Amino acid sequence: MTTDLSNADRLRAAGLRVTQPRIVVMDVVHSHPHVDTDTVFTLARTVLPAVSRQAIYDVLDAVTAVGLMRRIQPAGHVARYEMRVGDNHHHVVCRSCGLISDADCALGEAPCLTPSHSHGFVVDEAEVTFWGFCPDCATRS
Amino acid sequence: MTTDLSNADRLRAAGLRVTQPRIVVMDVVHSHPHVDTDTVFTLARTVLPAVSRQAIYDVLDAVTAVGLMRRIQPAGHVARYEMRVGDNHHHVVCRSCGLISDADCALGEAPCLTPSHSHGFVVDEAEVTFWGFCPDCATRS
DNA sequence: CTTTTTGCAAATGATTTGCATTAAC
DNA sequence: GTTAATGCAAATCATTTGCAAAAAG
Repeated sequence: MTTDLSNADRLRAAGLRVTQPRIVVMDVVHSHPHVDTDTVFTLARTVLPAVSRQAIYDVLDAVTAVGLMRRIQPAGHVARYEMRVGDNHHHVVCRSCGLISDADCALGEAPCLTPSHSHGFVVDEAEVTFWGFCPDCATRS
Repeated sequence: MTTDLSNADRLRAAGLRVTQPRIVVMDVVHSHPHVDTDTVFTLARTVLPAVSRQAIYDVLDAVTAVGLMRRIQPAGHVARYEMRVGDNHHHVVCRSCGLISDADCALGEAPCLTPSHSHGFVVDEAEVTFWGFCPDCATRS
């Protein structure tokens, strides 16, 4: 469980200014895990009718840059965001609609964190994506 | 080792017509693993000055669709292609320049192939991406 | 008041689409 | 001869950029 800090506190702790758009965007992403940018925009507007699409992009970038949020961008789909929970969980992505679900890895420890041949690369993260079809799209096909 | 078929044979076997652009593109991708579309275009033009960029896109799509090639598109980077080798190898991607290297997984068997919670998804593939910096970009930073 | 964020508009850039022409089979 | 591939041009569309106005500290 993450410590129970307010979004404002989290922003301050990260050295970012506290603004309404940031608070609202963080709320939206927190209550709607794996939202895409457009949905964040729409939902944020229901609370803050004045926010611009660019403000949303800026907020998402800034908040992601300091690690308070995580950006997920499966190939061929738009970027989606989730509040960082710190654990190293992975994602199941629907090939058809792009829907994302969380997936804890079958193996307890972060598996295959080190590629056997890294070709001189300095590797700092292993990302696992499971591809398939979500219940809705699987039925429809 | 892949069986020693010509690209023309491979195309025919896949039920695709044999055309010069397809042969050339397959040659280029074979000799330059992990090329991006633009490079394929440039290299193909040195052999076939008349090919259009759209032909390249069409060829890559068609050849990828029948499984003769594999498309890799790391978040925030342009799509790259490699000839499918059949084995389930993964990739190391440079965050800075997008360079891709192959990586055999540390664990012999395809690891964490099944997410423990698939939320009703029909999963058919596990993709592992290692993120980091390539030798060049790591030095430069 | 100084610096960061936001808003607005226009630009970018990879990829797609529609349609006529050409080349495989 | 049919059908599938290509060429060409224009369209898409998420995201970025540049700059002026507004808000945070």
